[in-house]
Amino acid sequence: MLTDRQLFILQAIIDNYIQSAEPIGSRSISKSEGISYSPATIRNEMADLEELGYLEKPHSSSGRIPSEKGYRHYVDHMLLPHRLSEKEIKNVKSLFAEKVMETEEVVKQSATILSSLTSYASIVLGPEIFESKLKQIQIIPLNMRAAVAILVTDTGHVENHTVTLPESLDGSDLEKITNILNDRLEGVPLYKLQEEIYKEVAGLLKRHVSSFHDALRFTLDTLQKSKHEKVFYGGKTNLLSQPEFKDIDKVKSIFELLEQDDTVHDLLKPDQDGLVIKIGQENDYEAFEDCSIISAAYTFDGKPVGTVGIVGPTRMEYPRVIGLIQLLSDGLSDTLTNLYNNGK
Amino acid sequence: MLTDRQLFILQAIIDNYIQSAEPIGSRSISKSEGISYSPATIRNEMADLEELGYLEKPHSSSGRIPSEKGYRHYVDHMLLPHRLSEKEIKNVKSLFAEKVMETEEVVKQSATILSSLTSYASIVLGPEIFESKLKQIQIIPLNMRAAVAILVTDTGHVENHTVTLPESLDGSDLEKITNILNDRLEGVPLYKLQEEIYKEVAGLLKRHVSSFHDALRFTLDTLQKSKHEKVFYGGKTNLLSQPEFKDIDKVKSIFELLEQDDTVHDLLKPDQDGLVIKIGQENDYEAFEDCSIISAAYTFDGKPVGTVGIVGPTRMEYPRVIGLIQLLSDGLSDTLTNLYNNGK
DNA sequence: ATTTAGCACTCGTATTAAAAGAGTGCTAAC
DNA sequence: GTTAGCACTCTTTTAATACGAGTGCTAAAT
Repeated sequence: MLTDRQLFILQAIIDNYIQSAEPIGSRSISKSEGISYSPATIRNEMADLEELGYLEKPHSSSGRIPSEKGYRHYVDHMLLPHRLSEKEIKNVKSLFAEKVMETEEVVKQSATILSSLTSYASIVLGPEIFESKLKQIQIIPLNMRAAVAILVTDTGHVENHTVTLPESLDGSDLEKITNILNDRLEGVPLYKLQEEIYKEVAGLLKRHVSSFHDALRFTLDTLQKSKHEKVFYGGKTNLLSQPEFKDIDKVKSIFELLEQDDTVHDLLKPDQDGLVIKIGQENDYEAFEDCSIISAAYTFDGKPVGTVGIVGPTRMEYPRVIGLIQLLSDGLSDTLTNLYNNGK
Repeated sequence: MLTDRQLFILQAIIDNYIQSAEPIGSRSISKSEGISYSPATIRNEMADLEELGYLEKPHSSSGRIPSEKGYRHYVDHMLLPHRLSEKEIKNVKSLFAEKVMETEEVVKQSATILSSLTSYASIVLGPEIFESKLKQIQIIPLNMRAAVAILVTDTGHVENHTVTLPESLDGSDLEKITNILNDRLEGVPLYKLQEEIYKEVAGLLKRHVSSFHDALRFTLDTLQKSKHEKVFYGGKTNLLSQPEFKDIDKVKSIFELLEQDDTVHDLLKPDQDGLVIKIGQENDYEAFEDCSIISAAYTFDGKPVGTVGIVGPTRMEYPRVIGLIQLLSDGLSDTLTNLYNNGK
C-alpha cells in the first residue's frame, strides 16, 4: 500500500509529466507546492515507487516518468473529479441546444467538438441502427431502370439504396410491393427484416405480383442489410503536435489503423455502457502501444447504441478528457432519447 | 527552344528523380540507356538547362533536381501517353461493373481505389446536386414532435432532414403540404427551390392550411438548402511514406488544410471539364508548395458535376496518375449518365 | 529512525573537428 | 563539339570532447 507521501509524489510526477512531456527530477518535485522535503528524500521515495512499478526511467540517470501501472493507479484511485471550464461546458451544450437536428449531424459535430477541445484525435461511432424499427418504406422510381428505395426507422434514421428495376415489374407492381412491405414490416427491427420477408412477405408477393421471382429478389435487394454504423473522426492531425509522435513511422502505423473503419468499430463497439479507459499496451494493437483510448457509450432508450472516444498519447490529460467524454456522451444520450422517444 | 539532347536529358533526370527522390548526377545520366556522351558533356547540358530554369541544385556541388518549370514543361510537352497495367485497369473497371450502385458509394470507392493504386492521397468531390431536379418529396412523421423530410432528385440523390413538427400542424395538414409540394415542385432544380416556394407554394398553403405561418416556416425548414456536396478522402496516410514529407510540420500543415472540407472543395470545384495539373507554388496555399495536385472533373449529362483528384509531392508519377485519373473520371461520368440518363 | 547534504557517477545531448564522398565547373587536350 | 582530368564545394558521417541534468549512495544531522 502506498503511503500518503508516495501518493502525493506520484500524483505530482504524473501531473507534471502530462504537462511537460519531460522526465521529472527530484528537484522539481521538492520545489512544488505542498511538499517540504529535500530532493534526496524525494529520490528515495521515487526509487521505491520505481521498484513498485509505478514509475520508470528512460535511462539510468534521468528523471522519472509514469509507467502504465502508474497511469492505471492514477486513473483508478487518484482521480479528483475535474471541473471543466465554463467555456468547455458552453461549447458542448451549444451543440445540443439546436432545435432542428439530424442525428448524424449531431454525432459528426460531436467528433469535431471533442477534438477541438482536446489536442487529441476523436472517434465517434454513429448510432447502431440494428435494433431500431422500421417505420416506413418508400420506393421511388427514377426512370425505367432505376429506383430509390428509402427506409425510415423510428429513430429518424434514413437509409437509402439505389436499385435497378427488373423489366418485369411495372409501376403498379411496385405500388403493390410497397404496400405489402409497409403493411407487414412496420415495427420490425432491422436485423429481423430478412427473416420476416421470407415469413410474412413472400407468400403475399406470390399471390399478388405476377413475376414473383423478380419481385422477391427485388424486395431483398431493396431491404438488404445496411452496412456498419458510420465512424466519424475529428482532429487526427492533432496527434502530430504531440511530442511522443514526432517519429513519423509511429504516426503512420497509428493513422493506418485509424483508416480502417472496421477495426476502429471493433475497438470501440459499445458493449459496456460505462467509461472505458485503455492505457498503452492494454490496447490490443501494437500501433497503440504508446496511446491511451478513452471511450464511453451513449444510449438510446437505455441501451448503448454508439460510442464517443478519444485517442491520444498515454500521457493524456485524463481528468479533463474523462469529463468531456462523459458530458458529451450524456448529452448524446439525452438528445436521442428526447427527440425520438418522448413522443411515444 | 530545347535541343533533342536537352529534352532527352531533362526527361531522364525527371524520370530518375521521380523514381529515386535523390538529386541526379551527370554520371548516372551518362550511363543510362540511349545516350552515349560522357559525364562532362552531360554536365555542360545540365548547366545550360539550369540556366534556362528547368533544373536546380539543392546545393552547389550536388546533382540536379527538376524545377517547377521543369515539371511544367515535362507535363505540357513531353508526356508520352502512359499505358496503365492490366491490373490497374481491371481494378478500376471492376468498380463500375457492379450492377446495383449507390452513387455515393461509387464515388467513395473511387477515392479508395485511387489512393490504393498510387502512393498519394486522393480526394473525390461528390456529385454536385445543385442543378439536379426534384423528383419527389416525402414527409414521414416519427412521433408527435419530429418528422423526417426526404427529397429525392432525378439523379437518385436522397437528401433527408429531421424537422420538428409545429404543434399547430396535424396529420392531414402534413398530407396537404406534401401534396402541394409534390404537385408544384417536381422537376424544379434544387437551387431554385426557395424561390419557387414563395412563388408557387406560399399562396396555396395560405388557402389550404389553417396555420399558414407555421406551415410556411415548416416548409422552408424542410427544403432548406442542402450543404456542399460531400468530400471523400483516401489514403492521406500514404503521404507519410513520401520522403519529402518526413518533416512532421510540413505534413501537419498539409493535413490541416485537408481537414477543411470547404477549402478542399474550393480547391477542386469542377469549373473546367478537362484535366487540371497544379505544380508546387501554382497551388494557392503555402502548405502545398511542395505538392502537386492533379484533378479532373467528371460529368453528368455533359455538365461537370464532381471532381477526382490526387495530392502528392511535386515529384509525382505524372504519367501514371494522369492515366488513372482520366480512367476514373471517365468511368464515373459514364456510370452516372448511363444509370440516370438513359432511361429518360 | 528519518531526513538531508555531499559527491562520484551515468548517460544523453550538444559541440567541434576531421575525414569521406559525391558531384560540380573549368581548363586543356582530343 | 566532346571529353579527360583535377581542384573545389558542400553535405554526410564519424569520432572525440565537453556539458549538464539527475541519480544513488554514504555519512552526518535532526
